[in-house]
Amino acid sequence: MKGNAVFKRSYNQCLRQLAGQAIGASLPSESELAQSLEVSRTTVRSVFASLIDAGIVTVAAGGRRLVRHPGEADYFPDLQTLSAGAAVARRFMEWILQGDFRAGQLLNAAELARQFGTSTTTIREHLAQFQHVGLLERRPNSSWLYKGVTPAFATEIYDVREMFELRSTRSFIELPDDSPPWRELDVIEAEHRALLANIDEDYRTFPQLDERLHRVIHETSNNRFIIDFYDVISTLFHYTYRWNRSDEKQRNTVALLEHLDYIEALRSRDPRAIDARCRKHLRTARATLARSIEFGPFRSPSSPAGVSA
Amino acid sequence: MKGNAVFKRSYNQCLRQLAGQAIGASLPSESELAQSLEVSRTTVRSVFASLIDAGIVTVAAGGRRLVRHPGEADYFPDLQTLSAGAAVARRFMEWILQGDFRAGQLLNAAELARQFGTSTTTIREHLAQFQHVGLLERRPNSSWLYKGVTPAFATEIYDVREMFELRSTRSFIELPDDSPPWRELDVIEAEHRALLANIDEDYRTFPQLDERLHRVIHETSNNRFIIDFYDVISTLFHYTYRWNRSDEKQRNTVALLEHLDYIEALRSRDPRAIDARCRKHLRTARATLARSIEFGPFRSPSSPAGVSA
DNA sequence: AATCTGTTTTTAATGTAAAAAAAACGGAGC
DNA sequence: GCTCCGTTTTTTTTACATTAAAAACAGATT
Repeated sequence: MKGNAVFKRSYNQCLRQLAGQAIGASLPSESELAQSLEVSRTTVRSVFASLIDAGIVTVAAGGRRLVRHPGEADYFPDLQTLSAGAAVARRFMEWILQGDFRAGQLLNAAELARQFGTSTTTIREHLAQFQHVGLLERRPNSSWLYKGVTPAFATEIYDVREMFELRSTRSFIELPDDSPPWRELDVIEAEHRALLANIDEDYRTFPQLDERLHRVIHETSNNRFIIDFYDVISTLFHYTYRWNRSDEKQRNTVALLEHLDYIEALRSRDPRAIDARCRKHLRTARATLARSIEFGPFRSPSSPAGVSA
Repeated sequence: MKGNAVFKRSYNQCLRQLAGQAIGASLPSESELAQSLEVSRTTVRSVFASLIDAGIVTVAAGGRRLVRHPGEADYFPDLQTLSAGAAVARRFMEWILQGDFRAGQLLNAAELARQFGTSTTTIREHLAQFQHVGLLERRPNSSWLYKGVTPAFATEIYDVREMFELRSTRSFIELPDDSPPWRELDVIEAEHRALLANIDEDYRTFPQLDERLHRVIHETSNNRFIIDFYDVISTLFHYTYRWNRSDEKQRNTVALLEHLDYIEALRSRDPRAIDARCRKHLRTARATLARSIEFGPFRSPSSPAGVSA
């Protein structure tokens, strides 16, 4: 009735840790591991029990010891390490990504539950979050309306993003040079230069760096609404990034250079310069999203999913 | 298993309509009434059935006819006309209002379900919306954290509100004089003047007028995020308004005058003037909220509700 | 005293079932 | 053709049950 995703995720994490240990090494205590995995000791205990069952660990005098290194087959599939709720959110975004829904389409919970292999309760509870992302509208005693990733959506989200990011830079430049966010900015800048030097191989790692830069700026706003909104943006980009892979290396290089300019402006602490560079970068990013939308999702060859219209 | 709040609400609405009719008047058709009450014909049918049961209506040749006027006792209590979900949201806000929760307190679903007289499913689904309002934080596999209506909260919400409202005025002044929002503004202004003339008796109706003015402005932004955020503000104010009733008439009069200045600035279409008046008004409103928070909720004489800490 | 682990108690996650409401169907009357 | 209304089918809402995970408790060992 309740998935055991927490257990499976912890089990996998534990296997990864053991993979790096020597045979015979002794394992950490239950509470220690619970803390490092950020789960309860109850979960750690079931993980240990399973590890012993699988013959990976024995309990000898003086504690548990590693018997053999885990193989590929010992891990749980990644898909099972998501809670039912998280899985629903992911699959919903992936359906959008693949163009399985059309803007204006009505979605019904029972059908989605069947398609996603969960219960309507889970669907209802977790689809609600996409109301705040602006992708769904719920009408009482009726179905959900999918509003679509449309050009209007891009405009609205970017208008707010620009307001929020410009505002955040203001609090950012108020902070002293040795505050954690500025330290983080130093690191981020260094990673930008490293990535630029290796752009041919590593250009695909850009999105993570992008996320880190913008997040560190937004977080200095100390405003829960601004930070929550960045979470929305971040989720959205995580998924839409894959829509348009043309010129990926080229686009990432441009963005990297814009980031460096933007960082330079931040260091100057000159609001005018910051606004200019920030706006310029966001304009580029907005255009990229707009083109992705135009380009559209990878329409799957199969017909649109069996969801009533 | 499912409350019949829709039915009860419709039944009451129908009674109100009948109260104004003459005995013997014929009722509208099922589909007609369904449309005007914005419910399904299925619900209308059960309403009609109950009306006949209650002896308020008979079915004669040529349609249903009113037999007697409904009395007070015929109506369902207002409280029962809210869906379980809406009731949870309302009671939650009222508990906050009464100071039953302290900032930083952990809330647990089972306990709240008992207190509110519903199931945990309903609690979980509807408490989620207060995450978006910034009042709750949910930690996976654990309880909810009530973050409190604190001075920080007021600052954060007003910072965003100001950005959004200033931005919205820009789209507002782009619209032609005869567009619906400007027409609505004319009406709102007239009502302001009417209320000012009658301030001694009617000062309590100010919040509705406030809501209408700010909403018509926000809505011209055509931005779902801005409009959603105004919904949050609006909900919050609806409840916090009652925290501090001192100087109510005085404060409302000041706000009315500020509104009129603000409207005048909008008519001038001069961005500088608009910003000044808008900022001034929002500063006043912000200070009012800040004072309400300081003043605090009406601490109920009973101990804080039985929710685990 | 502090940490470790075995056991018990609570609580959150989530599937299932039943009632309410919506939607669809279909015939009758105009 | 169109509206009206009785019936049937779907779908949403919500309570409840069950399992996973967390938290609390308690004895043991260092």
